[in-house]
Amino acid sequence: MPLWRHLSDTAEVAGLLWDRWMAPSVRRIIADGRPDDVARTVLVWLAGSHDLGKASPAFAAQVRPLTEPMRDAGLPFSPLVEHPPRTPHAQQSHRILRQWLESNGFDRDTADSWAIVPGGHHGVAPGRDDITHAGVAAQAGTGPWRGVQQELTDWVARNSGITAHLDSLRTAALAPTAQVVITAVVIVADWIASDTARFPCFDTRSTAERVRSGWRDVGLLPAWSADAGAVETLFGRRFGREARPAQEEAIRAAQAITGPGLMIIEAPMGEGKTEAALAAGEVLAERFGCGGLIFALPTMATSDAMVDRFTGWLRGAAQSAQPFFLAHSKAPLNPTFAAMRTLSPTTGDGGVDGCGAGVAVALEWLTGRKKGMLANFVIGTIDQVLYAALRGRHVALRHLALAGKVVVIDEVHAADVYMAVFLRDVLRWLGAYGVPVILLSATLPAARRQELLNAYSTGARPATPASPTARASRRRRPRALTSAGPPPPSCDEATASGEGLAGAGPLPYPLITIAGAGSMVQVAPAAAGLARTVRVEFASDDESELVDLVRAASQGGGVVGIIRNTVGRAQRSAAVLRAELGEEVVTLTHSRYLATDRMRRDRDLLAELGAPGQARRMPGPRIVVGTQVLEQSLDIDFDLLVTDLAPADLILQRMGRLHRHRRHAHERGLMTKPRCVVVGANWDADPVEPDRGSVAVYGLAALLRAAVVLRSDGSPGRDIELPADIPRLVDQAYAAEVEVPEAWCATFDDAEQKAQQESAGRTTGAEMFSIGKVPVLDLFGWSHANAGDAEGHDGRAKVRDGEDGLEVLVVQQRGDGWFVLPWLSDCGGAELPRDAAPEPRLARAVAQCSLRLPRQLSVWRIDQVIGELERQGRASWQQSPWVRGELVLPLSEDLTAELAGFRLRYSRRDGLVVEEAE
DNA sequence: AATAAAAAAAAA
Ligand SMILES: [Fe+3]
Ligand SMILES: [Fe+3]
Repeated sequence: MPLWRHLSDTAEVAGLLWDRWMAPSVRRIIADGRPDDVARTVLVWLAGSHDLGKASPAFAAQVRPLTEPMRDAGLPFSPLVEHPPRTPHAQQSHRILRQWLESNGFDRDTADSWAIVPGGHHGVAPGRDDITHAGVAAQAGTGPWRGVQQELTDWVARNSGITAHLDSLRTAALAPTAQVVITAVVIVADWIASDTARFPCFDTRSTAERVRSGWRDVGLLPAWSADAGAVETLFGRRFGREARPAQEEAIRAAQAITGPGLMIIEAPMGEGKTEAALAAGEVLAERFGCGGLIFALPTMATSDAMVDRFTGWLRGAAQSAQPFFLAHSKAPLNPTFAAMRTLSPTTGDGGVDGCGAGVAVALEWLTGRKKGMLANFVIGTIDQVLYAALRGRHVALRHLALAGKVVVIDEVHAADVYMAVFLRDVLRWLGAYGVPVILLSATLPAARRQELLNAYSTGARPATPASPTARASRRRRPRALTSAGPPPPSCDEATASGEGLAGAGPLPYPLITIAGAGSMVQVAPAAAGLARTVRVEFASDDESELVDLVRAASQGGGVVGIIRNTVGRAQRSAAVLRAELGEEVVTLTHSRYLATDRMRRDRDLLAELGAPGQARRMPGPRIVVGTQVLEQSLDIDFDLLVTDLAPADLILQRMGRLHRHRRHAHERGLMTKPRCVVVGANWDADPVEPDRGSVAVYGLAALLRAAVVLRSDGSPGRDIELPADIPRLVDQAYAAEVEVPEAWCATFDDAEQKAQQESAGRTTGAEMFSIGKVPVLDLFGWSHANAGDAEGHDGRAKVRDGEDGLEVLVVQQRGDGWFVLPWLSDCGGAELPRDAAPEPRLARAVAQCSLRLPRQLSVWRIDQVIGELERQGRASWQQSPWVRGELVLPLSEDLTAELAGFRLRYSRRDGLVVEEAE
């Protein structure tokens, strides 16, 4: 394709992206204070300049036959430029544009702030030395080449209309935020224009015409235009019921805030955080011109579970079909999302446009991780948001994806120290972009909360709302705002200060904190959930005592929850309790089940032990034994909780399962008072000795801290008020200094030091890959650090650390045939082809049988395990996108297998059990 | 000798 044509295509497409696709909030970032028409011209100009570097002998020499006409036209190819190392043409573009700007009187730094856009159009920002390097100039060619470059650059500038604005560009460098976002839009324009099916090489149509038809064919839809209407009635209109206090306050805060800001909603499960975020997000989107919303959750399962609720809201929140993307690695397995692909906003019977509702559609062009995130509405794992802070190729695209939306992140408390680094840096950038962010969380330790606020406000600058009047709230707040003293000093960040609740002492819970540019406000909505007093006891780690306890407590019926810290402990307890109290009474759950079985278990538990109205409890005693899977996002209700000693916030999280729902007292049998028995430690020892496995999982320090805070005076029991006591206990457990008994000091100090080292190590590890603060001047070297893609295995950068687990797909082997496990509802028991890839329906059934192997297999003997499984693998499976690259574990007819010297046994009741083989 | 849960993948 002639270069001039590709450049003008890309420029025109960029213009269309501005006109017909981009959210006002993105235009505002690109404008960087300049008038809109200038900003659009800038974008078109830089898009048109992106491949200037292709007009160089180094690039042109790549396709030998094509060089002949150029030679004939007098363009020399010296041997030097015909041989590697070749300068990437993006860097050549940068050099050419820089030189052109300098010749127009720009100083070097200012010139670079513009030229770095073409320089980064392949997804990696150049390093400063890359452009200045003598080789770049050498490979630009001589004499006639320079003339061609000059002419082409002039031509692009003239066509775009930037020539008239050069004087104003010369005096103000482009802000780094605009550098990133413009680069991303240029990349999008380039990808669109590089599709030769839509933008053919040979074309008799005018540029305008071919671009118009190419654009239509790509089928992108405009950004969402939020129209929340009267905020007083918004919640009822969207969700068909009355708002709970936290929801009302969130909406009110969104309406009152003077500029884009960060809202942290801390509330227990059941206060309606999700709907609060959607409603508040809609208000924020309208006020600040955001063109979509992304809802990020900690797991793929919770993401999947969000889809229906989200699309239900979206139908009311938009008046036309809206691009939607499900962003996680198993999204293709989600049937709802798969069905959206068959809907087309424009065509025939699948056409959904014109029905006046915000139907979610999956657009053809918005597929794959990098492009999909650009859809107006996204549900995904938190990882997908954190990738915006991970250095790597095309990170600018992830910024563009977030820049045009309201960003909601759920269960923020669950992010560990490693993820926290990326979260901090994402917030810094989102603050700088003026992207409204809503974080949903259980109580955060004060320092954590402050770190999040500081990160956002470091980037934030005073901003103006899109709508002329920020309608101030006239209604009375439920609790007067009190002015706080100066917030705690923090390392190197700017500090968000303002009106906080409670200068000293613990904060209320639920709590909403809103920080804008330089100001901070806190509100304490009334809790909708039940307040209750939990009796906390500490008991020995003895299975027979456990049996007695459970038997006595449950003899009048009711539900006992037992949360263990390791799978082994959970499996053992379940076995003992089954033997003593009866098979059907006991349910076991943990993560070592097939994905499909695990989903089924969660669903069954919810149907039996969930909120009244959605669930039906059976009479008689019920015992649920599980690991940490019982701790998170499963809205079930226990009458008595037995838990292993765990970090204090997690214990409190677990305690939240006690007497959570309103129900008749008689359903709880004898367990009419919420009671929590903490086991998993030798309480008589001094210092307390937690179970070995628990120490391995959480570290000794966190467990000792929890023991101190929960058992303050060493007494055998105490009361905890839920939720009122939670902030105080969490703050205590995570305070810099904790007071421990004299006899503990040596052990405790030791453990603390180890924990700090570990945490520092993980933080340092994350910092290596994280993009850091918003630079003041330019993006040189910005996305570097690790070449290659951000995501992925193999020593590459990641947003989660820790050991890599090993996941396998389980099938059943009979004779030498492979079969889908018999109990699957779809294709159960079907034979899998030996010499061909399984057809999609079969492959999908197999893909649902994924199983994470325990560490004995996935860490200690990983090479042996992979080796043995690969040997049994079937090569033909590589042709199916559903199962390609996956390891397959065939179980015998009785669901057992030998693997790497271990004996594996699977049952739907117990999950995977691994024993040393004799 | 032995320890949770969780995520993860193509550009022009
Ligand atoms: Fe290029
Ligand atoms: Fe290009």
